[in-house]
Amino acid sequence: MSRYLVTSALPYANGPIHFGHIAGAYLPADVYVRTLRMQGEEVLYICGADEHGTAITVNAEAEGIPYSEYVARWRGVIKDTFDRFGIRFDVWSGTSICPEHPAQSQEFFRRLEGNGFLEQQESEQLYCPHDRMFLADRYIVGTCYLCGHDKARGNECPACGQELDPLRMAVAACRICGTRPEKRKTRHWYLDLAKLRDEHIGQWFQQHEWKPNVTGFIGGQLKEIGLRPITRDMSWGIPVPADCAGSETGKVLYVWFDAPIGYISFTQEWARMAGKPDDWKRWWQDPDSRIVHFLGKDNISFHCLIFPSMLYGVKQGYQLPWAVPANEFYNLQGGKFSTSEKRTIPIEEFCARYDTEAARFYLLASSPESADSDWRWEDFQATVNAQLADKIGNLVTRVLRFLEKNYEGVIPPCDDATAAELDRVLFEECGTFGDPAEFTRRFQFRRACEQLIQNAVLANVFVDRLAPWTLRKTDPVRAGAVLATCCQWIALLARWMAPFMPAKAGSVWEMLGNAGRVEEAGWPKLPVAGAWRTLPAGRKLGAVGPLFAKIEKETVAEELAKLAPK
RNA sequence: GGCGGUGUAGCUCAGUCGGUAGAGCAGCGGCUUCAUAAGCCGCGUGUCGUCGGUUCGAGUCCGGCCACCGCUACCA
Repeated sequence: MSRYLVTSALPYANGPIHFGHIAGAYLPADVYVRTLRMQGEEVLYICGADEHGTAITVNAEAEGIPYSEYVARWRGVIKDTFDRFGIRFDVWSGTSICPEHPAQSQEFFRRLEGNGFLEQQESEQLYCPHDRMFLADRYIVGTCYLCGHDKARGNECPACGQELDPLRMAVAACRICGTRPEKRKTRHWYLDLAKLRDEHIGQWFQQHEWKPNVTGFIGGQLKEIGLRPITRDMSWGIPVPADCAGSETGKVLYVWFDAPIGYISFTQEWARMAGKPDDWKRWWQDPDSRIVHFLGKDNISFHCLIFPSMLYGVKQGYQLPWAVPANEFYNLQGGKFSTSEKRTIPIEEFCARYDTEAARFYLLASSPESADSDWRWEDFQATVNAQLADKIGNLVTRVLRFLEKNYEGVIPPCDDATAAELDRVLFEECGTFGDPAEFTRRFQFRRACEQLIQNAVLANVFVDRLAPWTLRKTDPVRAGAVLATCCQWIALLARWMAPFMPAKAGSVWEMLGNAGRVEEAGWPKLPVAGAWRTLPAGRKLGAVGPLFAKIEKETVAEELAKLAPK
């Protein structure tokens, strides 16, 4: 048994999250965590909001509210979305509210400096006298000195696609207020990534096994990597520790630097709340811990290169990531999700109209594991109707309703000889089945979904072969044994379903008359003939009802119409 | 420009160590009626983007090219 520390990329508290985020970094992690838990592993699932940075201050000021209020609102909205979709963290915090976070971030800065991995350098940057801040490149508009386009961003020209140096732009303005910025000198700290690479991280990266999209991406970056600034002139953030700052004032840690440290400080917060404040060390510094970071491809370099460099650089025995299941991007109907352009699926509206558990399944079944993929309404409909409702839902109702009508809603007995015979049919003649967790553990969620459905199909084949509706007329006891066998299989199915669709699995579990929660039944061993039945004969079934509502063609058409460009 | 990803049956995608191409959905045909008009069975020759190379043999390795998508670091 290992110990798994699972994280999902910290969502930036600057807006709502959409299905792309859920499919990429959160839902797979939730399913992974639930599966490992049912298998008896020790697991901790950490997340929280990323709450510093310029974008937040600019937007909060535009709204005229305090930064803390602004981030609190989005922290709440985002958490609400997770709750609605059944994504459950052991701790949900935020980088601006976690009590442990400032000290922990400063500790990293201090140790990195002490170990010689930081450098100070002076540079010229553009400063807006009106907004009284240094401007990030993206907050500068000006004329591209390469092609003459007059609305070029400081970092890149949208017209010619070239990278730009904002200091060279002849005509430049602050994108926030329009004022012409001035050049000012400022001093900052930089993380020496090349040194960290040469000392350990380069070798570590090459020895580690990664998904193909990770290997290719980082391989190139490793060669070019150099100094990366980790401080910034602003007030919203974690201050550079006083004992390191010297004469410098008004410097905070760059948001990308403090954000991943949040994984650690949130773990410390969790440990304190759990009444064992030192327990976080076991999760982060014990070689038996396996750290798993779920994220989208935009975060690959941070989690495979920069954060590992930081973890190594402090030299405090931190474990480096064990696995980084990085997903590609998830799009909407062939185009990007875009809240501002209303190319999105509003979460609240969606939840009022559709089944979030069905959405979980579809998001997993279409997840962007090896390439960008899409939410397509027609596919959502097909998956819900043909796979969930017809294959799983219908299996449950066809068996349980039969028992209600003809066997007084009680699981009939099945003697050992009959059980042995039926097992032979089930395991040898009805097709293949498998353990979805085998795929989940390898981060292959699409395949795990397929396996789940395949396991339900097996039971449908079994029912068809034995045809209890015919058998009942000549041999009702044997027909009962067939149906009892189906119930046993459905009980397995409920447990297999639990990580993917926890509420639906719970419903099935109750329909079978089980007390307690399905998660607590644990993950089933792969069934083998003669040793897999768990339900007692004579068990009274619960109320039987449809599991999944089908989605009408007209509904799909309406949704597609909403996305059509106006 | 640089880097990365993808390009396989109508659609969505699998193809581990190179050995005569697979699944699901849709479609067509049949069986069945317990069930949410559900279930089961049968039917798949597609230049594996393109050109060339390595090899006895390549979708699977190497190189050129084309198409689509993404990233390009002070953005979080």
